[in-house]
Formats: sequence, C-alpha cells, structure tokens
Amino acid sequence: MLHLALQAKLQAAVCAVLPDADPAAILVRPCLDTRHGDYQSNALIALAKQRKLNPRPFAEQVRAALEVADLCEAVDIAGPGFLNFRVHPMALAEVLQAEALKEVPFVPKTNQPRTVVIDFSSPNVAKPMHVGHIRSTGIGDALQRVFRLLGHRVISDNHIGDWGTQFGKLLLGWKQILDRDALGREPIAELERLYKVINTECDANPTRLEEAKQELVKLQAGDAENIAVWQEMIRVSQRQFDSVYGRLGVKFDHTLGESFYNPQLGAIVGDLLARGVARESEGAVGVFSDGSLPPKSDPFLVNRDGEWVADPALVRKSDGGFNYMTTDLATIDYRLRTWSPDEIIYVVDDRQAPHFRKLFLTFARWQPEAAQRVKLNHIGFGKILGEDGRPFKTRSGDTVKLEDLLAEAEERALKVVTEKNPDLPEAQRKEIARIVGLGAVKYADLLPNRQSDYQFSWEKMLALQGNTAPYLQYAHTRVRGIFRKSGEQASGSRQPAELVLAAPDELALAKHLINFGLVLETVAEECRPNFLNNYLYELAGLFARFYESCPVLKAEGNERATRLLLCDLTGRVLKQGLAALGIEVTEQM
RNA sequence: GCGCUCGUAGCUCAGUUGGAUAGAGCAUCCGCCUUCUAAGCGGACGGUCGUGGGUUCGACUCCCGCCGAGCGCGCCA
Repeated sequence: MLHLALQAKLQAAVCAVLPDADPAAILVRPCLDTRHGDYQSNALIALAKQRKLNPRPFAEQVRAALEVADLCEAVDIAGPGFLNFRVHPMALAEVLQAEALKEVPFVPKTNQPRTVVIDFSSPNVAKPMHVGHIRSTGIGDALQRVFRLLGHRVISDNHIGDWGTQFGKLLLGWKQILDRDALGREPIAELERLYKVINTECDANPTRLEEAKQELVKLQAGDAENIAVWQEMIRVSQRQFDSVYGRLGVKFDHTLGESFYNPQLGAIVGDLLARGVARESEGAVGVFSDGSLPPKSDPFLVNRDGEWVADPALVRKSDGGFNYMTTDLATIDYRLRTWSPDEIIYVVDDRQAPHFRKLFLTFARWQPEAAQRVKLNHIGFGKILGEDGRPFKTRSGDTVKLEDLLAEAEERALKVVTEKNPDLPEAQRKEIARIVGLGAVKYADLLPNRQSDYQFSWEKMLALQGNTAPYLQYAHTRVRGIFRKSGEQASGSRQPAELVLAAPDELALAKHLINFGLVLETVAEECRPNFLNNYLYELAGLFARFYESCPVLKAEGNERATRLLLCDLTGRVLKQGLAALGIEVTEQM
C-alpha cells in the first residue's frame, strides 16, 4: 500500500544522499499518533547517529532528495529527526479504487511464499476438551488462516495424544470397572472416570500401578485385545473432537497422533546412539549436554543445591519404552521428509518451553543440515485462570467443558438477539446467536497478548460491548444494512466517477483501511493474532464515528458513491479480518 | 535453591524496528434515537508504567540490583 511506496521512495532518497546506506533499515510505519501525520520514519535518526551526522540537517538533505509530491501533502521533520508523512487524499482514493476491485482488498500476496507446518490443538484421547484447549486451538487456527491469506503454504496437523502411559491405567479401568451404559451415553465422561479411579488407586497402591504398567506393556507389544480397546478409545474420542472442531469451524490438513510415529521410534534411538547424540545411562538412553552453552541457559542441565547436574532428554526408558521426546523427534523428521517446510510452528502452552528447547537442540545435533533449513518455532501461551485468579485445575474436575462454554455463549447471545430483534424468525435468531456467541468466545480468547495468563470470566468472555467480536460483527451488519436499504450492490465493479475523501471521519477510515495487510504481516511475523483484534476494533470504531457523522444514503453524487465505497471496503475488511480469526459475520443482528 | 515468565487506571487488559502528551473495555458520572440497527456515538473521572540505578537525543520497551506474583525443575505429556 502507500507505506510501501513511501518507503521505496525514502530508501531511494537516502541512497542518493548516502550511497552506501542499507536501504533495508529504512522503514516507514503508520504513525502511532495520527496528530503527527499518517506515516512516519524514525530511521534517519539512527542512521545519522551511526554516521555521526547531525540528524536534523541530514533529514533536511534526505527530504530534499525525496520525490513524494504525488503521494503526500507534506513531509515534516519533527523532534530529533522524525520524518512525518501526510498522505494526499487523491493518492488515498486511488488506492481505495484499485483495491476495491480485488477479492481481498489491501492484502498483497507475499512474494516469498513459505511452507509452514502448524501444530496446534493436540487434545488427549479419553479426556474432554475443556476451556484450556481453546487457546491452542484458537491461536493455531487464526495463524493458519492468516498465513494462508498472505499466500503461504500451510500444513496444519493435529498431533493428538493417542499414546503414552495413561493408556495402561485406562486399559485396566476398561477391563475391570467399565460401565457399558455410561460409555454409550457419555463416552468421554466414562473414560475420564476410569482414569481418575485407577489413577487414585495407583497413587495409593503399588500393586495396582504395576498392573497398569503391565497393561501398557501388553499394548506396546501389540496385544490384540489391548490394541482393540485402545482403538475404540481413540474412535470415541475422535468423534468428540470432530464435533467440537465442527462447531468451532476448525479444520486440519492432517491428524497424525503420537501413535503414528511408533514404528520409527526404535530406529531413531538407534540412530541417535550410532551418531553419538545420545548415550546409555542407568539403563535408559538420553541426550546430555554437549557443553556448548553456559550452564544457565543449557536445558540439559539443572541446578540442584548449587550444583549443575545433568538433566538429560530421555529418548528410551530403562524398561524399553519411549518418551514423548522420541515421538517429537520422529515427528520433526517425518514432517521434514514429507513436506519440506521452511518452518514448523508449535502452538503449545508456555510451560512446555523447556521441552521444546531440548527438542530443538537435540534435533539440531541429530540432523544438523536439515535443522539449518527449518525454523522450529515454539509459540507459547499463558494459562487461563479462574475468576479467583487461581489456575484451572485439570485433574480435580472443576474445569469448564468447551462444549458447555460454547452452549452458554450461544444461549446468552440468543437472549440478546431476541431482545433486540424480536421480529426475526427463530431459526434466523438462532443462527445469529450461534455466530455471535461463538465469535465472542473466540475473540475474547485471542484478545490478550498470548504470552500472558488471563483471567477467565463468563462476563468478559461473553461480553457484547467494547473490544469484542459482537461489536465488530455489529459494525458489519450496519454496513450490510446500508446496502440492504439502498438496494445497491456493494461496489467494486461500479466505480464512482470521482472519489471525494473530504470529511475527517472519511479520511481517518480510509487511512486505516489501507493498513490491513501490514497488520496481517505483523501477525504472521510475531505469531500474535491479537494485533489483528486491535486493528479490527479500531476499524470498527472509526467506522462507527463515520457512520454517525457521514450519512451515506442521504448523500448524493460523488459523495454518496465515495461513502458507499468506504462502507463496502469496511464491510469486506471486517468480514475477512474476522474470518482470519476464525469468526463469522452476519447480515443482521 | 536454580531457571523461565510477569508486575501499566478501582477491576480486566492493550501498548507493533526503543519514539513524540502511556491507551481501551468494565465500573462511576454527564450528554445524544422525528435521521442508514443506540449491541451505537460524544464527554468527564481515573496513572510517580512494582522499586532503585544504568545505557541515550529519547525507556512501559534494553541492561543490572531489590521487592512481589505465577510457572517449570517425573524413566508423565
């Protein structure tokens, strides 16, 4: 958009003044404070300093070499050497008209498409999906949508927890205390009950623990009965997952669970041993520190009583079983061989950060050449805390089930829709409530910075005012309402003879619209969907002000056409922006 | 104990290469529907950005100390 044109011209001007300057360091960004201008560059200050030049005169020189009269009304030099650009309404109008013709306005496809594997959601078999799963699922889905919108190749993979020691306990429970009727009615609840009962017994009684381990050993050895039961547990769990994902509108290209990699684990450990990456220790096989990092930042070391001692990444237990480290190594290996990605993104709880550090370092030692070609990226996120500020407890039962949360959201939304729009047919009200309720939940989860913990509250999760999905969806319905009432089609093909961006609220809206793509790029770069939330919230706010101050249908001629175009573009950016967050819009609310 | 993360308005949170007078929502108070949906808009109130130093043209942002909170430190995942 405009900032790119300005940036290119600024880079040219800088190079004209300082031929050996690095143009890549000269960036033009939207002004944080629009009172200073529309776009700004702070790069000249740093550059002048680097060259021991006086920044103000240097900025003057650059400005003199700058040819942006066609794009800008003014280029100001402020403070120590900020360059502030105020774009020309004509230039803005040209961009709007050109972009209106495109399917996704303001979002140029990347000229460097990358292949990105995104690993997210990853629920466990035999456990209900609870509110905690919304974080990985929502962030991961938003990321895959944003990357796709920008033109990257995305492979989404749901690495479900369908293998591991918990199946020993589950199998024991299945064989001894399974309630068939309960399994028929609520399979996940029954599986969860089995696990809890047996787990408690195992904690108290070593004999039970040993029994569970034996079931696990039989499963791992391929015992027919245990395999059949295990597959049945996966089947009923997958049915639950499919139902939740269907409701959330989340799709995966692949669902390759942990068990998929079982056949390769033995060979991988063998290879790690052969290459000297891993070694035996106390009957197990592990990867130890190679001493290349200072102890403080070496994940293979841990401090105990003032001493740094080995904290290896075990890839084979002394009983011969494998760990999730082994599975994760096999997974990277498989993904690289199968898809040749430039990057693998893991959307997983921050608490697993040490595991991923070990995993990535181990892989780099195992396959150094391959590791150089791929960026392994753990995208962590904080916990959801209860309203009392304490973390949700997974085991002790007081977690909110994801399905219940969604149902509650839709119920509350239905009440509001019915109150606001009683004349709509019930089916339509329910559909609106589904979209609004679901949107509210997803949006609320994506809004906080992903790194920080956030406090769950029904009130906040389902709020309809302020920085929420319903607010944005409402802005969209206002756009649609205008077109419904006018009977005119959204433009795009029908251009006004001349765009007249004159009113301050028209200009502010237009200037914000053209930054859509820039925001998406930042989201992709930092893997922070909340930047998009905030962009869209600002957009909706600017539209609301425009809506108050600039009547559309009462206007005439070019003014009317201009406003209709702004409405159309706003509606489309809201719709596509929300879609990138996995949120739908409606025609009416 | 060691490591990681975090301390921003009464509450919940934003704050995009370090940028200009730190922003929202909720709550409280005051205005605005004979006008395209008021799920809206405008305004008021509210801050020594935990604290003390440092780096520099400039620090909520980077570095160090201290205080406080959370998490991690299983042959679980």
